[in-house]
Amino acid sequence: MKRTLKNIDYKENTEELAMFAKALAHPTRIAILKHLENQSCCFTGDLVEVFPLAQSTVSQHLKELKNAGLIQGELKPPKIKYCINQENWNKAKELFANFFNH
Amino acid sequence: MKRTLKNIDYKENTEELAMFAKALAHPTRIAILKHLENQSCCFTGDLVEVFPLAQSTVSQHLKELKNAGLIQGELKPPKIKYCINQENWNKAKELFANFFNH
DNA sequence: TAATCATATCGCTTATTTACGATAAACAAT
DNA sequence: ATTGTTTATCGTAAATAAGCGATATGATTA
Repeated sequence: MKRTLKNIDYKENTEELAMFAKALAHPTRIAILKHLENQSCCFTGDLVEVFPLAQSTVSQHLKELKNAGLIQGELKPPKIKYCINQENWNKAKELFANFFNH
Repeated sequence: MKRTLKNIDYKENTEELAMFAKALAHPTRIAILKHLENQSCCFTGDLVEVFPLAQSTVSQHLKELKNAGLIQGELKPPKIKYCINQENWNKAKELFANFFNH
């Protein structure tokens, strides 16, 4: 990427939709979110057992989902309970729905 | 990525949803698709004028959208007319809708 | 205060993505 | 056959993503 400075003027919501899509652009992250949809909440450790991935890798995926706003962590020492961030989840849901429905 | 061989068994549709999300994970590609939603169809050249990007870059984005199945190209020599692939579009739409609606 | 537990972060490697300019390819018209 | 038009592909550089093991952090309990 040579042209980091040249910003493009995207239409309303385009960047945000792309940002959410990027967060969903890996099967492990989709699977994590599906898991959270079922269980409503879970700990990092639970996910490490579900996926054949290193703990650090799972933690990294969680970080990205958190950065995108799709999940949130609540301190339950010594664990951290992750849940879906319902507000942003609904926002993403609507953005995708609007996008696909013209 | 060291562990290219160790395949993870994702649940139904997870990989496909991630694949579609990946195709949508760049604002330019979202914008291209929005454009196609409005115009129903357009040529590569039209898009090159819309975005401050090199022709080769736009072509590359189109290729990714085509590989994901979201668009299709029809030969209209010497141009190529791109349209949304309605079948796969609906598939993606449904996958996202199901995903967000638990 | 020290030890423990769960999770995050760091440092590193490899793969992929994004961008470009230059070139190739396909086809139409001259 | 040559030229012009349009789009794809190639080669390359820089940035980002994805994985790991090792280490740090934060809170609790001994």
